[in-house]
Amino acid sequence: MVTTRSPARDRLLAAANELFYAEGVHAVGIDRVIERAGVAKASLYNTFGSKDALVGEYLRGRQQANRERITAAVEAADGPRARLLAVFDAQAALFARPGYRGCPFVAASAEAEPGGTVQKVSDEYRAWVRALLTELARDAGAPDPDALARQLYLLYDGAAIAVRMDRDPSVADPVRETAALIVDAALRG
Amino acid sequence: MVTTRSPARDRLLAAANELFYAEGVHAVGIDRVIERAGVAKASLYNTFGSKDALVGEYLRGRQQANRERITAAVEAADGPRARLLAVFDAQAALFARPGYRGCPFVAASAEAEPGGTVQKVSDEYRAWVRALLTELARDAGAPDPDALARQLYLLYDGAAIAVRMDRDPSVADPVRETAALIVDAALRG
DNA sequence: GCGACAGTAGACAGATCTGTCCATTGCGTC
DNA sequence: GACGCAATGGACAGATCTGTCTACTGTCGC
Repeated sequence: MVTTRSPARDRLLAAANELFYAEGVHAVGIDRVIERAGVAKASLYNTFGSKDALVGEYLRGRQQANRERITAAVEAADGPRARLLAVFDAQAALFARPGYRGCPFVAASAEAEPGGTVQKVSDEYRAWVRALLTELARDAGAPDPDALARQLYLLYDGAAIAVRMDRDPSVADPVRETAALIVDAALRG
Repeated sequence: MVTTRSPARDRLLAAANELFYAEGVHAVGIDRVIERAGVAKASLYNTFGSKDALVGEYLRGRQQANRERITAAVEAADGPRARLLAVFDAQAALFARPGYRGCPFVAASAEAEPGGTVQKVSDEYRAWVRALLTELARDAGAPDPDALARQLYLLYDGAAIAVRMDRDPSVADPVRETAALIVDAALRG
């Protein structure tokens, strides 16, 4: 066994990633997913066990990709202030991608029941972002890193919603300006 | 006819308002709505014609209520700067209500198909809020009222999402602080 | 009393969804 | 060539959802 890497699983995840994100978790049935993946229904249930588990893996994949994207942007930035703002640069780059439709966790949560898999994975991601912002705020010398992180997170959320609801990715520029304004006000005071 | 005011219609709207908001449009079936309203299924279809139309009326009611709440807060405020910030006071008051679960338009849009009734009503509401913020920004003497309105709208959206996703209404305070920061920076420059 | 009418209760049709099951097929390993 | 195993294709069960339709009932103006 040279790690066959089960292409069925990969194709299912790719199909779920595209369809669930573009049309919503509820609106896309299992049949659509397996058709797009070119896979039998039994393969889906053998691999993941349930639709809910597939949704969870889809969101975990999104989370992982987002973390890597943001981390890379932060590490590429020079200096503590730039590292803090790099989170918004990463977000702006995301907005510019064709087919971006807002935060997948917000979208999935709107359809999910409280306490379920979706909420769990979403909470994980949100806690990670917030902890990262807090850490970067502390590194930048903010007097109250928690408060600054919270303000920046409001902006981060607002940007994702604006893109989704208004279907207008041009919001990225005001976002970065506002982020800089908030950061500089916190570092000054 | 002394305007019987068809109580069936009112009870249906009240039931839809509670259930759709608390659990989501997709998750709540027609049967749940008519059961809560204490009304026959035929009454629903005679009155509204379809579930989609009922959802539209539910959102229109939310829109109307929000407009009135915000308008009242703005009119009660003294001076142009306070009027601009009053929008966020109204939002904070909303957050403090028990059972608040974030913006109903964001929630409904996440489940709806593009171009449908939900998107239409949501777009109406968002355009109204943005126009209001722009007008208030102009009255306050902002050099670029559009830009200030856009920044404030980012904050407004972020606050609604944070409350929904983190289930934490205490975000209202940072929101108001940040709003004041943004407004003062714009009026100063 | 009576007709008009709004509303009720619930069966029913038709679609769609998740999840199960089974017989079959293709492929790599010995 | 034979075996094991993952994957296939599709029928099927069972639930649920929207929307229709019929027969019945209570009320109000005349």
